[in-house]
Amino acid sequence: MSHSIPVQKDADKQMSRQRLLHKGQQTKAAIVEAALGLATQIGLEGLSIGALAEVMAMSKSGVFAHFGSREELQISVIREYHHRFEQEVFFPAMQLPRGLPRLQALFINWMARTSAEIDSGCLYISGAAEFDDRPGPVRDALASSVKTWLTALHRSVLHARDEKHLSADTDATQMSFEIHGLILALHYEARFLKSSKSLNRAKQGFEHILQRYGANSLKD
Amino acid sequence: MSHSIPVQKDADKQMSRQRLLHKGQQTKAAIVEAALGLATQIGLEGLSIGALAEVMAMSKSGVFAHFGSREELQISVIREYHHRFEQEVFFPAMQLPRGLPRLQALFINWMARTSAEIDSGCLYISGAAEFDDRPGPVRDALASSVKTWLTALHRSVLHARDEKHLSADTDATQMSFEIHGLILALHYEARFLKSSKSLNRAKQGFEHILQRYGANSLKD
DNA sequence: AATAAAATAGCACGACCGTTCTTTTTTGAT
DNA sequence: ATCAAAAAAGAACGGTCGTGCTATTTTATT
Repeated sequence: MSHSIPVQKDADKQMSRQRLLHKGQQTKAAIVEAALGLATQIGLEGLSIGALAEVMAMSKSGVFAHFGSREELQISVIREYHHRFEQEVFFPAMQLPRGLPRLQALFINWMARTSAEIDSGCLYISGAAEFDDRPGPVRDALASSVKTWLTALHRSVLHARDEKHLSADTDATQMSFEIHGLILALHYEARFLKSSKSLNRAKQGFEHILQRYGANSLKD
Repeated sequence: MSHSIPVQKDADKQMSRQRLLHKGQQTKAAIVEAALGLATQIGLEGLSIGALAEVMAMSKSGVFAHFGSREELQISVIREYHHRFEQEVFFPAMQLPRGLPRLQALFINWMARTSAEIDSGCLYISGAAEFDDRPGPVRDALASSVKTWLTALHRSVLHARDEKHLSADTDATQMSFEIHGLILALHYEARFLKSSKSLNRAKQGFEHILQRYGANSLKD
C-alpha cells in the first residue's frame, strides 16, 4: 500500500537530502575538528563528550546525536586524522619523482608533522599505546589507518630500490622498520622528554640509514 | 608539656614499628604488584582503585588507605616498574665487562623485556604517551625513571667508545637515540600491529648500528 | 507563510570515579 | 588475656561519564 508511490517520492527525498544535510554535516565537521584537537592532547580514550560539548558551546546530547556513540566519534576522529595525514605528508611527497626524492620527502614531511605535533600529539602513536590490547572497532580503524600509511612508506622504499637509488639487496621491510623507529624516537624524546635536539637526531639517523642502504654510499 | 617524655616513647615506637608495619607493607606490596599488572594492560590512567580492589578482593577504602591518593598509587607503580626494570635489564648487564659486551647485553635484555611485554605493555612507553602533556608528579616520576635508564644506556655507549670497541668519533647521544628508536619500533609493531617478525628486525637494526659505529666494521 | 524534517537542547538514568568519614576487625606487643 | 595501634570495611559525598528519552528550535523546501 505504501509501496505504490514512493518511487518518485524517494527521488525527491534524495535530491532534497543533498542540501538539507548541509548544516548538519557542517557542524559535524566542526565537532570532529574540535574532537581531533582534544584527542591529540589528551588521547582518544580521554576524549569525553562532555568536554567536547563545552568546547563547542553545545549541549552534550546535541554533540552526541551526530555520532550515536562514543566509539563512532572516536572513529570519525581517526578518519579525520588519516585525511590530514594524507594531505600533509603523503600527497605532497607523491608530487616528486619515484625513488629517493619521494622517499626523502615522505620522511621529511612525516618528521615535520611529528615535530609540529610536539605540542599536540600524534594520534597514531598515542592511539597505539592506548589501544594496543583493547580490541574493538576503534582499534581496528586505527590499525588499518596506520597500516595504510606504513604500506605506502614500504612501497616507496621498493620504488627507490627499483630505481637503483638503493642497493639491490635492500630489505625494504627492514629499512621501513628502522625509519619508523626514528620517528618514534623523535616523538618520544621531543614530546615526552622535552629534548630539543631530537629533530636533528632523527635527520642524522635517516642519513645513516640512507648510507647503509644507499647504492652510492660505498659502491661509487 | 607533651614534649617532655616522648624521647623514650619515640624509641619504643620506632622499634615496634619495624614489626608492626609488617602486615601493612606486605599487603601494600601485593597491591602494588596487582596495580602494576593492571597498569601495564590498561595504562596508568586507566588504573582505577575500584578495579584494583576487586582484583585484590578488598574494599576500595582498604586499598585507598595504603596510598592516600590515586597519584601516590600511580607513583608507587612507577617505582615498582623501575625496580623490576633495574633487576631484569640493568643489573644483569652490569655483570659483563665494560664496552661492547655490556652494551650488547643491555640491548638484548631491553629487547627481551619489551617483547616479553608484548602481552603486558611497557609502562615507559604507554606512560609517555599518556603523560606527555599532562604535568604533575606522576609525569615527573615517570620521566625521571626513564631518564635514569636512558642515561645508563648513554654511559654504556661512552664506555664502549672508551674501550675502543666503537670508533673514536662516535656520537654517543646519536647512537643512543637510534637504539631507542629500535626498541620503540619493536614495541609498536609487535604490540599494536601484531607483527611477529619485529624481534628479528630490531636485532638486525642493532647490528646495523653496531656496524655503523663499530671501530672494526670498516677500519679492520 | 506553512510545513515537515533535521538539528539541538533539556533532563534523567545508572554506573563508576576518587575521596572522606566512621566503624569494625585484625594485628602484635605486653 | 589485655589493649592500643594498625588495617580494613562500610557507607556516603559530589562529580563525570555515556546514553536514552522527550521537547524545542532551527533549517530548507514548497
